[in-house]
This record gives sequence, C-alpha cells and structure tokens, in this order.
Amino acid sequence: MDELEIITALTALAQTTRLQAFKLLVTHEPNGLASGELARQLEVPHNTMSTHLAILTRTGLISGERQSRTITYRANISRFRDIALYLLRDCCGGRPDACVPLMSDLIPCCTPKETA
Amino acid sequence: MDELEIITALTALAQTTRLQAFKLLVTHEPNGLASGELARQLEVPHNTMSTHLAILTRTGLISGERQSRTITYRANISRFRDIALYLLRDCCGGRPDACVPLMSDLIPCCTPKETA
DNA sequence: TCCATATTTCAATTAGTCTCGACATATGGA
DNA sequence: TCCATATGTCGAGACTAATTGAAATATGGA
Repeated sequence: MDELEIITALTALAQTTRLQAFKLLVTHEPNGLASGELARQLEVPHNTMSTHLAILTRTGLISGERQSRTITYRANISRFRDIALYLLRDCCGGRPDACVPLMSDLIPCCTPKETA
Repeated sequence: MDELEIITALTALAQTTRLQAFKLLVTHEPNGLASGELARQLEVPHNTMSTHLAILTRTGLISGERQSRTITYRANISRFRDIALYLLRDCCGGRPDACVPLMSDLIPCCTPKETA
C-alpha cells in the first residue's frame, strides 16, 4: 500500500456514480448486486456503469464474480478499511489528537444503536 | 456535509502534490508552513503550489493566514476528521464489522507507542 | 517613492476523465 | 444453430484538471 495506490483509490471514490455504487454495494453486503441492477438503481447506462465498475475493481475496492449471465459485484470492505487506515495514519502518526476524537465519534456509529 | 462536499474533498486529496502538501502540513501542526516553503520542499513552482493550496483551502482542509509577507498554511485536522468520519459512516452504518476492526487498528497508532 | 520578496491571478496549453452510441463477447435456452 | 439477455470494449466528443510563464498584488524596508 503505497501513496500511488492511495491516490488511485481516492480518485476512484471521488466521482458521484462510483461513490454511490460503492455505498450501494456496502449496504448490500454480503450478497452483492449485479452490474445491471446497479445501473438501473443509479440510473446510468449499462456501459457507463461497466466503466465505473472496472475502475473500482482495479483499485480492489470491489470485485465481480460471474454467475451464469450476470456478474455480481461485492464491496471489498477490508480493502476500504486498509485505505482509510493508511489515510488516517498520516494524521494520527503526527497528530494523535486528530485520531482520538475520531474514534470516539466512530464508537456510537459502530455499536448497535437503540434510539440515537 | 453532503455528498458533493465529500467528492470535492476526495478530489482535493486525490492528487500527489496536494496529498503531500496536506501530509506535510499535518506534521507541521500547529506552526504551519509558508506557501513558498511548501513549494520548495515539494519541488514545484510557486504558482503551481499556489493553485493547489487554493484547491485545498476551498475544501476547508487547510487554511492560510498572512503574516507580513508570507502566508502560513495550516492543516485543518478537525475538517479532515469530519470527512473521514462521513466516509466511514457509509460503511459503519450498514456494516459495523468494517468499522470495529478499523478502530482496533487505529488504537495502537493513536496511543503513545513504546516499542511497536 | 522605489525596489525586493512572497504569493496569487491570468491565460494558454496539455493531459486526463466522463459519457454514451455502436459493436463485441459471454451465457443459456429453444 | 439462432436468438435473447447481460455485460464489456472501443472510439469520439465534451468536459475538467494540471501545469507554468508572465503579469499583478501585497508587504516591508531603504
């Protein structure tokens, strides 16, 4: 995981359709979604979707598996975690005060919530 | 903090010079670095640096303050934290299993280390 | 005021990205 | 084999971003 990989991953996520596709795939874990279904839900032509999915796949953020005629894409959560971690380390390494409050913010979002 | 802001922030960081400049500013908190000093250290022309700094400033990731003839830029860590948090929430909201291991990975990088 | 330093803005070129029609490939069934 | 469905690849046009020389602005000092 070097800086070039981080740039590539950030570039991949810095585009509306791709970010939305990735988010959609995250919420559909672990089943995944077919390429055509993603295109339909995000209202983009199938070939446009295909291009974006290829870019996300190249970064390792998602992966596709053929199942007869459809190709089911799934989010690679651990890859996303690695990228986020690398990015955060650049802050935390030099600045622990950036990371500690981040964690305390993350705790409520990661534990099963009841009302809030 | 909406999706467009996230896209803008990711775009800002998805460029070598800008990511390096941001990292450099993070490590120079809380003193900051002058525009010209950043250009020198990253070996880019001063006007190129200026353009990149303007892009980072627009996203709120950094901010500059004039001090006599130099303009000192500083990283806005809390802004970075907000962006990271928003991005992670898209995972954590649907997938707590993405976030919990991330936190355990972050703990060693945020606490004062002794050997590891 | 005049000059030197620090930084930004402008303008133009170059390079890269996004989009999508048209075509190609892959699979399954009649 | 032939057709329908699902997805990917190609290529062209439109758009956006990156780079940098030259000029402009801002500050401080002689």
